[in-house]
Amino acid sequence: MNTVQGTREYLLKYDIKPSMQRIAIMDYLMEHRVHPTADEIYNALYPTMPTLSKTTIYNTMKLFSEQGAVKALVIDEKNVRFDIDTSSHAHFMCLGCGCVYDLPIENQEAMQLEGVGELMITEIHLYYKGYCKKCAEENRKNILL
Amino acid sequence: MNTVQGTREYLLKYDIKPSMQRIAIMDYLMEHRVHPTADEIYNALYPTMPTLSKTTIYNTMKLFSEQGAVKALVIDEKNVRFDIDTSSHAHFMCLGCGCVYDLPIENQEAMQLEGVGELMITEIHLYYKGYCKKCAEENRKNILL
DNA sequence: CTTTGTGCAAATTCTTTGCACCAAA
DNA sequence: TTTGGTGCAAAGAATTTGCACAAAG
Repeated sequence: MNTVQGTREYLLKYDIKPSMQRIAIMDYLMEHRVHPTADEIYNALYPTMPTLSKTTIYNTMKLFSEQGAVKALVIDEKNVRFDIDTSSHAHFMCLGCGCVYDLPIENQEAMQLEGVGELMITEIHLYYKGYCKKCAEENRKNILL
Repeated sequence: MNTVQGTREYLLKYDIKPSMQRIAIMDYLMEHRVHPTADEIYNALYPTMPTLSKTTIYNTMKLFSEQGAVKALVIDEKNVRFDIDTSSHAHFMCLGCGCVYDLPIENQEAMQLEGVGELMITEIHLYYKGYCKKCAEENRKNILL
């Protein structure tokens, strides 16, 4: 089956009416699992959809989040990122190039909190910051110069 | 010893020249461990320091972060928060009232990543979102109405 | 003096809102 | 024909920048 067909079904599963724009956006998220920002999604889709507006990206991401089809990622202080992988996993953000990777969580159960009966936990976020291999090497070079 | 005196020494420890503004801001952070935003710091200090500007808050927080005297907290998608507790601990943010609490980490060593030799990790952030006791109760009420 | 800190005003950037138009049921 | 989706233009909010003045050594 082609991607768009799978995307349509995925949207329906979350009670989201599959419009052209919504399919294109979700399709992009499914194929580019780099936790893009609204701006990155817009820039990627604009060439083939020149009538697309950023408002639609924001509207759509809000809808997707509310329906549980994507998760908003607050890591970067500049912009919110979006993740279609709604399963529990960690993230790594490179302070050099700004890219955000997925990381498997080793001890997932260790993250369960104890003694917080008072709190109603709905989301767990674990992320690491640092430098990816490439940026770490470039940093080293710059220091040597 | 009074707080301001301790604050001055704390700043010097991080190679930060203790100006009036910097002392006032650091002093506030030390006494109000609620991870305030720049705006909250400004509003708290403005009454007693009417010449204070938000630019100074931002300049100062940037300096403090660079010198390692505070940690920037990216949890809230609206604004960055600041934490003087630079030790490794988790945070909880209430989606109702927006408050951010500290949480002790149960299995701190469990957060160490394995198999990421390629990555240079400099920061670990763990946070939970949900509803605090008060907001959870109010939510329940609203649903019943 | 010379360096460093402060703060106003303006600029920038990300995101949201109001509103009109368009498309689908 | 009514509802919901799209997108322009403007508003809003958080943060940064340029610059001039003040303070400290």
